[in-house]
Amino acid sequence: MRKLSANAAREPASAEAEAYQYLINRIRIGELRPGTRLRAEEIAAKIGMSRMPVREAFRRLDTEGYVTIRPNRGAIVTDHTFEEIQELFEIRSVLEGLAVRLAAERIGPSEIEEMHDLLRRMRSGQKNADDWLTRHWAFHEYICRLSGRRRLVREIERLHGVLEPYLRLWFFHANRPVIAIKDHQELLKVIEMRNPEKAEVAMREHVLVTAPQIIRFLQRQSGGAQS
Amino acid sequence: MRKLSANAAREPASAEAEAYQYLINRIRIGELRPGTRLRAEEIAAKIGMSRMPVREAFRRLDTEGYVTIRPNRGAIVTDHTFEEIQELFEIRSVLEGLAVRLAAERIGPSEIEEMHDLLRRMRSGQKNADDWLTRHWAFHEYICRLSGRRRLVREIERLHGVLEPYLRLWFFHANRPVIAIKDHQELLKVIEMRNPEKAEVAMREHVLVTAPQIIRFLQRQSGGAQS
DNA sequence: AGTGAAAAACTTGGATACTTGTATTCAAGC
DNA sequence: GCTTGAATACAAGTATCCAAGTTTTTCACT
Repeated sequence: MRKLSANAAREPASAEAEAYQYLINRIRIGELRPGTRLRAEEIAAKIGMSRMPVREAFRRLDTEGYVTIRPNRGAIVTDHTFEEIQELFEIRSVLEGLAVRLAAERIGPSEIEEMHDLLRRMRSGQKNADDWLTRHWAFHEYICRLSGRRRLVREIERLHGVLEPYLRLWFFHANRPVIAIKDHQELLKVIEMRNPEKAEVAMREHVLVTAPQIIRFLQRQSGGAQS
Repeated sequence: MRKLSANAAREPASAEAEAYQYLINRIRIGELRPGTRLRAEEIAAKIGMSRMPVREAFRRLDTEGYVTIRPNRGAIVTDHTFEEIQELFEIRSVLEGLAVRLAAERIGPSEIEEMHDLLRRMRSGQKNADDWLTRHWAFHEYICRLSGRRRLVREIERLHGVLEPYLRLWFFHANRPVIAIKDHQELLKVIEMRNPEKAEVAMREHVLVTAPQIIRFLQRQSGGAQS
């Protein structure tokens, strides 16, 4: 019965994996805000398992940066300082820079066509923040994957995931897509040139331009106090 | 009684932390070789605790790249493919590049003096591989810290830790220090110029030169088969 | 009424018990 | 003699239980 439903909605391999997915989804979509306390027992009850796998999920989320475990005082959704957010953008910028540099050497006409396609889809999904973020990430992810570096993609994905809640808050509030589309078009124009160095520089700048804007926004949000 | 012994040999905050330290130390010094099976119960017995905290340590080590958890089949010390090792060097090169770029803007005469000091200590510890690796990392770590970016330093530290066993194998076998010292001297000469862009380029190259050498060495070791 | 200590209530961390899945062994068939 | 399959042994995953630490409440005293 179990094995026969291979085409059904994939059920998680383990309870720990289920808890991990449950939590990471809710953190990334912003349902669990930074600073929220995570009581293992409560979550375990909600998804029908014991505390143990939830705790293990906490541990993984902690090392990935989504959650902060305070010894003997439980876990909270990580509330990053502005400095940390700045750093995360800086790190992402060099890693995505590396990814395009490697990608630029490998792309052909079909890959360029696909990138244009993803950009078009981005443009058409300007209505709500969720759609836009999904398509925006699809564009970036596609480019990163072209580098052919699995590990690198994984690291970038992780960083992006941690930043996503903040990006979402910003997009939801400021509705930036129009200008952002232009920025991506220019980026793509450089990538098309297939010049690794130029592509790298362009990507770095592209990733970094949003950082100060988001941080300023978050600072205003919190009244200038700590994030 | 517990709180009073603050100056005594720091005992780990939790059993999980102890298990983590125990494992990471043994992996990094090469006592636990890639591919070694890690039985939770066995390790738990050895350091006097139950399986649970050990399992949690596995989880953390897995996301950090030291250990690989295979569902229902236990944990092993990660046996990285050559491609992964290449990637790890590439990632480290851009991150350390970012670190020196930021550091170059902040250093003064005293920091430069300290770097020369660390380099001198490196030179004097050429006898055994352990010492050399420790001092080599001290040099790199000092530069990274000058960037003033905590998170960045943490990520670089992690990558370095994962690569350390392979670096150790290589050093132990090939005894490269003499040429490596020269390479570091040249790197330092560029950093002294306090030109962020040049420092970044130099560091990137510096980190990347060792990658193909180590990989070729590992390939010979394993008879050209997979790592 | 406000402050502070003590205790109760709650939460986390760790150990043990139990269930489920994987590896090994041995026998039967090809 | 090698492959295949069932039985058994073993290890991993999860649940429950107990101990230790933290937060909150209560109550006495200033």
